This record gives sequence, C-alpha cells and structure tokens, in this order.
Amino acid sequence: MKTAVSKKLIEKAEKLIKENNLSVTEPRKNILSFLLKNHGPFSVEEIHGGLGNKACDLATVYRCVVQFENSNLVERRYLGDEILRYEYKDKDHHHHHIICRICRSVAEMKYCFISEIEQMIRDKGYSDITHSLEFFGVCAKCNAK
Amino acid sequence: MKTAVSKKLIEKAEKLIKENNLSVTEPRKNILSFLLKNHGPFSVEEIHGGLGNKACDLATVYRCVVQFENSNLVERRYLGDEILRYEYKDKDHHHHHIICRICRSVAEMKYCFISEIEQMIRDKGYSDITHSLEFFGVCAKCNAK
DNA sequence: TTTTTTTTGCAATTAGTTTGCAAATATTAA
DNA sequence: TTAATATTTGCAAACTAATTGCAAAAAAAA
Repeated sequence: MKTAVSKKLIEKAEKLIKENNLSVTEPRKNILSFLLKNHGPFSVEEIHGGLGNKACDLATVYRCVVQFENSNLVERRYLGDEILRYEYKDKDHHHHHIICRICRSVAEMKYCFISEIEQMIRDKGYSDITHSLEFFGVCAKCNAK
Repeated sequence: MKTAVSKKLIEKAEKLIKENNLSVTEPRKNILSFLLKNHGPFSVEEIHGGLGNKACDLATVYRCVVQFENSNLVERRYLGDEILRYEYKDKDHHHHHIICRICRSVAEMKYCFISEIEQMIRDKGYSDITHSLEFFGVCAKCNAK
C-alpha cells in the first residue's frame, strides 16, 4: 500500500494544487502525491501513516483532505463504518467498491448498473451482497435562495 | 416527525422482536415502534428524542439499533456526514434517498437505475447531483474460512 | 527583501459512540 | 406461579474520530 513517491507525481500534485488556487505547501504536496500514487480509499489515519518520514501533523491531514474535497480533487467515501475515507478523484475513472463485511477488504468495481454489478460481484466469490446508494445534490429550495 | 404510537404498531414491533429471538423489553418495543411509525432514516439522537416520555437511555438506543441491524430489521444509512442513521427495513419497499448538500433534507427515491434516477432528481429541482454507491458482501476468502 | 497572508503543529476540546458494572427486568425451570 | 437463571438496562466513565484556537513557521504578494 505504501511506496516512495516519484518526482513526477510530486510535480503533478503541485500542478493540481496550484490550479485550484491553494498555496503549495509540503504537507499538501505530500498528501496529494500519496493519493495520486495509491488508489485507496484511505482514512486520514492511513494517509498519515502512508506519508512515512514526510508525515505532517494529523490535524493538517484532516484540514488538507477537506480542502481537496472542496476543490473536487478527492472524493469522500462511506464504507459502512464510522470512518471517512478519501481517494483521488480521477474524472476518467468513475468506479465504486466492494467491501467485505467481515475482513473489510476493499476491491474495485468498474461497472455501474446494479443488477449486473451484483452478478459480477457474486462471480468474484462474494456472498450476501447488499449495496448502499445515496444521491447528493442541492435541493430546489436551496437553489432558490 | 414524531407522533404517538398506536397499540397495533406496538404489537407488530413485539412480534418482530420475538421472531428474531430477542427478548421483548420496553426500550426495544418503543424504539422499533418508533421506526415502524416514522420513515427516517434517523440518527440515534433523533430516535431517542422521538421516544418522548417513553425514552430510555441513549446507550440503550445505540445497543438496540445494532441488534436490530444484526437481525435485519433495520438498515443503516450513510448520508454523507459522519452520523449513522437507521430506518426500518421493509422488504417490499426497496428505496434510496436524495440528500440536499446544503440543508441536508432527505427525500425518498423509489427507482433504482442510476442515469434515469439522476434525471428524475434533476426534474425535482436538484442540481449538482452526485451519488455514492457501495457494495457490501462476504468475500471469497472469508467464505472459505 | 520586507510585509502581509496563509498554513502548520501542538494541545485542548468536542461529539458520537462504546463499555464495565451493579441493579432491574425478562425468560426458563421447577 | 414462583424461584432460579440469563439477559438487558441505566449510569458514568472511557474511547476515538474529528475540530478548533493560537502562536510560530512558511508561503505569497508587494
């Protein structure tokens, strides 16, 4: 899960941070590089651990992921426990996850139609499949304001 | 959101509790009755508040919803914040929710195919629609054990 | 460079949830 | 029904993820 981050990735991270009008700081570069390198989704704790010797304060990680989320650089995921997780949001790679209820392993799931998907998941050896699907948007009332 | 619970509902709750081999206690009857009466999903805090003069300890509500979830009587929902919510799981009424990113109002959503759904949500006046879809299951490795 | 603005680290705080334990309640056996 | 056993509850304390205030450090603007 954890590997050294190449110069290229750090430059890409820097570019993305700049494009979103955030000031380019060491923690932000390191956190975003980590998320570019590793697929996730990761908890704040896991991101922090993954930074290794480049680790910043945990509070800084919390603040950064929120900023990245507001800038649409990362997505927040809810995987069925009370821990929020984050992953880099690649516009060309819309996908979901399959989470084991027992070992909590996370597998990637490329397709997006529910019944077909559940069959595919079944084919991968999962049983007792359920899903959670929620929509988010800005409601008419809030749009009117 | 909060209304008195009829005798009929309490009896239904009692029946469901018995069927799932849980002992029938006042808090369990009241909590399940509340969830039968009100659609939800509700946070533990909201359930507790909704019990009114029949309120039990908050810790008891936490314990009960977990037991109900294990018995498949209620479903846990993740609505984009860090608060877990629960609703009665009616087998004949599979549905999802539309949550406003701003006011956090929750509307019900009966259909279940993503692109069609997003159009319907748009028709209801929502904008900036996104969704979160996660699957849960028991993975092959865990099944083998 | 110097000034201004933003961000970081640290420590303390908050809020949701969980847990240990004695007392109360429900179930089972007699 | 009553007595014995098992389960659940309420309360308080503990835990954990996440947030916040503030002075020091770093980044951006002048």
